[in-house]
Amino acid sequence: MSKKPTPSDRPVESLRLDNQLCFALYGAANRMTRLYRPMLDALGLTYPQYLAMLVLWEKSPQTVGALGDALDLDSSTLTPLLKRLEAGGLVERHRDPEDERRVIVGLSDKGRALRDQAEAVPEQMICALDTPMNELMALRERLKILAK
Amino acid sequence: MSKKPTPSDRPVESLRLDNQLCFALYGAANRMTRLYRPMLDALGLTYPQYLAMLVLWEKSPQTVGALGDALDLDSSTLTPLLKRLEAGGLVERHRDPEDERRVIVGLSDKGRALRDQAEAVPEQMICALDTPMNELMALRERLKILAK
DNA sequence: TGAAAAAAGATCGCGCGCGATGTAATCGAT
DNA sequence: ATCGATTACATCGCGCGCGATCTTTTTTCA
Repeated sequence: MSKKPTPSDRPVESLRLDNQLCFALYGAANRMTRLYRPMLDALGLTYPQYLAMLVLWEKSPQTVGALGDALDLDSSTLTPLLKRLEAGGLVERHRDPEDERRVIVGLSDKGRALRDQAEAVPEQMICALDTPMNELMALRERLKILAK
Repeated sequence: MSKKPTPSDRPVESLRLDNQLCFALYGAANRMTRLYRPMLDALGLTYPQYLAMLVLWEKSPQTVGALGDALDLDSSTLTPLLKRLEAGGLVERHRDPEDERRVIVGLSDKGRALRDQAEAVPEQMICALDTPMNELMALRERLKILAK
């Protein structure tokens, strides 16, 4: 009765397979953050802060909620992040007089000015990734499929 | 000289484009973690802990360094994570007598037993993702391209 | 109109990721 | 054999993500 190939002895293919997709996504996201870091350090931004600034550079006064919808993050993540951006002088936060529950976040002059420097980032990233553009775009499209 | 369309007025297409890929990756990774959470809660694991267990279920005694290579994480992340797994009774950690610098991590009986429950996770995930299998595999392959 | 429900943020706690640094063990070249 | 370099983990600090909970304001509707 010894040496029977119980489930505990197999590699368990289902676990290995699943492994691949979540692994790949997890690893790719971590690596992306690491790739961005040196460039963003030069701007004084973290990766999530950069993403928030991207949203604000497209449309400047926005509520915390709207930013959260765009970034798929909730206030427990955004509020501290925005406070740090405010402490760095990049954004301004104040309650909406129309509805005191809302907080409106807008770019400061410094925040707007930072965009000029940020424009160099995408090209540097594409260069650092060293992957054909069409490959990157195909990947992006497939990732959107997961975007519940 | 007013109303000249300076860079500060354009949407800045390069920023928008870049936006898409890093956004997509960032969002997909976050959503994946959220999707796994309820299933992993039932196992008493976090998502990174689950990934570490996947590696250990494939090969049990391993050094911290080998786990780090597999997960692309360093000891500053892994050591605390492994200590938590140890506190939960899922793994055992001890110095390698052959080389006292190394720490060997192995599954406990409880850790090995957990694999039986974990085997249900991949199928649940595929179901929860509600995306064709070939789509998921294509995505996985493309993500590997980014794997430095 | 007045009380309950809903909405919008803020706060708290925990577990990552990771850069920077520290410590102990091993290796290497003299 | 010794001493400097390297290796393998550990520790620390900070900034997320997010579930849970709280506060304040607005909305709903009986």
